Amino acid sequence: MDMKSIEQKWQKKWEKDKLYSFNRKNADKKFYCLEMFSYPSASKLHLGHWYNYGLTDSYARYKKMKGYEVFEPMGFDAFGLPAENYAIKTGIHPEKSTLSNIATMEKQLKAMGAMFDWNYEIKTCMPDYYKWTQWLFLKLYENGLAYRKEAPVNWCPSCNTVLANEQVQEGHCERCGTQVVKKNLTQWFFRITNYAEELLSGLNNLDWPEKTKAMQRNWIGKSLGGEVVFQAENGDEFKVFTTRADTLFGVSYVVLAPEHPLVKKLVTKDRKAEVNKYIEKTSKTEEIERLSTAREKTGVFIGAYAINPINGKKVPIYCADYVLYSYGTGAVMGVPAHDERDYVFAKKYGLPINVVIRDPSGKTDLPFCDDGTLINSLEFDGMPSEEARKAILNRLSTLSKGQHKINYRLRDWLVSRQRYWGAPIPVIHCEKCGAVPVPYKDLPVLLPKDVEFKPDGESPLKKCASFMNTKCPKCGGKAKRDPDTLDTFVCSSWYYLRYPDNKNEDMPFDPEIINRMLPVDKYVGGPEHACMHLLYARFITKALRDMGYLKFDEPFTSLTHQGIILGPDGNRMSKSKGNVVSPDTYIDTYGSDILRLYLMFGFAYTEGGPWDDNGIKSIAKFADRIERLVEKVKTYKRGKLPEPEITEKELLFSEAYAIKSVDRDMNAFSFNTAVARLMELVTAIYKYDGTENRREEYVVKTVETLITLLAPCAPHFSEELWSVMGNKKSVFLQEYPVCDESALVKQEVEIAVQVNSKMKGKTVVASDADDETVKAAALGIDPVKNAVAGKQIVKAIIVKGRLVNFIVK
RNA sequence: GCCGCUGUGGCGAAACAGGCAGACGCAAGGGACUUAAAAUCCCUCGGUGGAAACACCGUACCGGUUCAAAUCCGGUCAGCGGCACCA
Repeated sequence: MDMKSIEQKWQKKWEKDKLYSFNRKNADKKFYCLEMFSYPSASKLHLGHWYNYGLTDSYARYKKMKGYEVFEPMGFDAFGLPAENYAIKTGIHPEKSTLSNIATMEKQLKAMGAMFDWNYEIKTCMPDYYKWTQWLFLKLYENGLAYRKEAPVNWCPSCNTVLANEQVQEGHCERCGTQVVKKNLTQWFFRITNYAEELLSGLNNLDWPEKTKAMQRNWIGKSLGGEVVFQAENGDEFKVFTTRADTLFGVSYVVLAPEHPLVKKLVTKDRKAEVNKYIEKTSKTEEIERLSTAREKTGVFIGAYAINPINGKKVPIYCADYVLYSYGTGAVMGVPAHDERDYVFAKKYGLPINVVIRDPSGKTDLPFCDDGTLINSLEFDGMPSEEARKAILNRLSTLSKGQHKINYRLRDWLVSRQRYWGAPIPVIHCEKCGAVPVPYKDLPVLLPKDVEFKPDGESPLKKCASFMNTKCPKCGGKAKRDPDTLDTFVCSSWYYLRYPDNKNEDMPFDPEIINRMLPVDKYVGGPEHACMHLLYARFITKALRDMGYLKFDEPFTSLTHQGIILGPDGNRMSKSKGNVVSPDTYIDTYGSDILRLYLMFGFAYTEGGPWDDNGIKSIAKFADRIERLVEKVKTYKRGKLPEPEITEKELLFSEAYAIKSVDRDMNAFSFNTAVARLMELVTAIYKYDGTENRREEYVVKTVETLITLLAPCAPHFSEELWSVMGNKKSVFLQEYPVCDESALVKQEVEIAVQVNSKMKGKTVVASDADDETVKAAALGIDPVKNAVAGKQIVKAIIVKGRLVNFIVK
């Protein structure tokens, strides 16, 4: 079969017949199947796209045939750095390259033969989309969820922009790999931390991979503890956060982070020079070296002392860079006997080591960091750690010197970017009125096109006077626009809400429509977004829910991560490694359906693995085998089926088994086994067709079942076969075959026979045979006879239809 | 260091609920058809021993529960991914 021409033929026909158009009227039967939209890149679709989009499309087609009104949209995450960097290199405007890349990708995606309904396409870089991204920003601002503050932020000196915590990987920029430095900047943040608890607890009810949920839990990083108030001699108070209040009697010093404002206030005159030197040094070393956990702990005594509220003891105050200002209270208590870092620190600076927890195993090695029993802790002596944590915090609480406290590792989401190719932040800065949000009626704040975007550490927009200079919406005076653009993750945090109502000019989406269309029923994409996109999207959904726009709590009910197709050498495909495999040659040789089928059959979907084309030929052969069958069978007699004989019963069993298995496997993204079952069905049909008295009606019936089951996996090919069989309507309008359970009931079953739990052989019995009959049959075979000879059967375990196990002595 | 996942033939992988390990394929070997090749069809294919019937071993490793473990429990090792001075 000429795959190329049938692909084109059916794609045209499908488009003409609007076969895959989504009909919102049927939203009560909707199935929202979403693949993470793609970044428009200049290079052609690679195997990964095929694996993600092609196979998920097969899943969507399967759902369609199961009677759902499937919504499978596609769009482009079109803002972002690569287009801008490309522009810097070549001088080609990002809009131009992006739109042309999108055009190319659209063409290729269409050639894949997926069901995408392009009427619902979105491109995040278009004003009709980013207008609503800006709307989202303003709504968050209005509801206290967007705010501006000066803070030490992650700065990538190569990309010349700040990065969110999530975009920093092992201290390096996730985009370009450059070492990230700290910089103090005034930036916009989204208050994702408001939702920390719900983002955490909501995970429990999601049908998501455990791994991804664990990563989010980890990232949110809830820790139960307490705050303890220490008072300096001058009366200033500061809090420390601890999860080990039970060790409070063991405190021998406290530490403030170098950035902590009290450091400068409390430092004594004689220590000032040294402390300042230390602060300066750490702010520099931080930039270079603060990653290594093995790094030696350093710190400096600031000359002042603080009072431990539980026992009134005076302890020295240190300043040390192993305490992070951004976590907890930016201050910790030092308990060298029961914390590894504190132990190392105390040894180095000769601080006392007070043991206050006894190791239940009797050992006296230090530091001892597990729970134990309290000692040297006055009236708390003898308490187990867990109880003591509560008791001590309760005591502090009555003294107003502390309280129970929950801390999260999650930080607010920094969304300002000093880059050009993004959605402008819709805020105007007025000398009189401060930061003023752009009125809704003035949206979108258009991204100017004629801009010098060479990076120099400042936002490119800052140099565009026509953009920057504006009037304050409040007082009408001269004012400047915010020169930054939004993190592209803001664009992608809500796109799934726009798809079903993508042409709405009055609202980002009509809540009436969106509440019927969402949540997404199946979301498919890579696991690399676990702590970024997937977390942000959940946050935005919850925020919009609380503003009254949405009636659901989670955007993505069920999530599947596709595996990654590696290069033949087992490494991730990359141009630099020279191991990139293009799908094109396979499509030219075999056709897109064969490539799709091979990707289904050759890998476990969520695992992926190294590419190896050894088996693709066999898939082509498999298709030929089906084609030959159809060519032969198309003229066969059809119509009412004669009463089935034993051979027909076997055939019907194979058919029912295939239907049941393929149905279950497709639903579970277990494509490899689904294809295996189809292969078995083909073999069974061939076998039946080769029997002497085979009846044509049965062959036709099962071949049609086969084509229907195959259709989601090889859409063009199946459509062609379906029409060769003489059918006028599309196979995708065909109902999915229903398994006839009665055909699965066999007259006879083969059961395994064991003696003392060792396999001895097999025997065939009537499936409704009683236990005695089964035993007798099992004892009839030779290996069993031998094994049982001369021994006494103590017991026989019978699992109906499966096995019998004789226990002998 | 912490969290999560994975570990099954020469290879990709299956095993749905503790019940016949290796479905379905690839590769390999043998055969049929053919002047020959391709295509197609059939057979063998975890290991060891054996001519064979058959026996023993086998799901990373050690141990446990059970009539029965790839599957459940405890421990160890290896690989992958994530987090990492988070107090």
